Amino acid sequence: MKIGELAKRSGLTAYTIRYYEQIGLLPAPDKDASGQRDYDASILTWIEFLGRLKATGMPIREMLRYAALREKGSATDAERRTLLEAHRRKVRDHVADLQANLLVLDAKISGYADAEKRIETQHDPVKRKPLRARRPRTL
Amino acid sequence: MKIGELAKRSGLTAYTIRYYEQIGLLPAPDKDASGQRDYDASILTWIEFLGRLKATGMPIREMLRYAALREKGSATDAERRTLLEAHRRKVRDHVADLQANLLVLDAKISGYADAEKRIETQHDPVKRKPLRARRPRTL
DNA sequence: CCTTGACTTAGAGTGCGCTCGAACACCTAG
DNA sequence: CTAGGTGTTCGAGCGCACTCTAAGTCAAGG
Repeated sequence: MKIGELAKRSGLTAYTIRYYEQIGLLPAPDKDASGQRDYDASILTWIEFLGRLKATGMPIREMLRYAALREKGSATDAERRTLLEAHRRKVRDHVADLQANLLVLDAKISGYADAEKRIETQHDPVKRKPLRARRPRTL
Repeated sequence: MKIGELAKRSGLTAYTIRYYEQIGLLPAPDKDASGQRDYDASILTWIEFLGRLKATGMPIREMLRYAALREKGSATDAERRTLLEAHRRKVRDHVADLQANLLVLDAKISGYADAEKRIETQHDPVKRKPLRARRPRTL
């Protein structure tokens, strides 16, 4: 498969694929007679995994370390596992942090909701502003 | 309080505080006779809230929209609430995504653990096709 | 008085992760 | 034969969020 198709199938752009190859995140594929990259479908699995590392906030430098270990073969399995476990810990911590902040956000939003309610019922309870009628303004 | 103390108390650097003021994220404080910023302690509450927005991945541009609404007073409460609700939805989605990826990560780590076990118990290890050597660009 | 250290400004530099421009090569359809 | 589309390389540029430099001001302590 050529780079354009891999781009479509992987969700990366051709630019990004070449960039990843350049930095060593993707293995250099075989080239055809006219020098064009010819990818094996199996690369998609690796790209998908990289996507998960990225989605969980792993910086490229660390993915690179993982990629380098992977290229050295199964002798590095233990080290790779350690790396992933460390990453997992960070992700879990991050999730916990996000959840804590969500609670504060909930409280803040409730505060706005309460204030709104007070205003609605304060002077003119009959003529309520319908909650669904509001639209955000263009900024 | 001067900028140095605010930096210590808020956890931001003085550079960042000036930068935030410059872009409109922090209100311009009063200046003393010699032109130095004189902060009210109440700014800490705002900085802390900004920190939560940042920690939950809100880009500065959006914080700026919130800050602008805040400066306009309580007439913008409904809009601010809408903004925060939209953000909360994004954060929740992101957390769900992270958790899904954590499950995959768990599976991957278990895979390494299993492989390790197989080797330890002297069963045939998975034979991998060696990956080709390549020259990564230094990052 | 003089030094030290915290402050001021405008603007330049950094690190990350892409993203694109330029100029050229190659294949396929009309 | 030629135009269009896809590919190639190298290096520059971009958007974000800071981070720091340079050159200067100012107040307090020794």
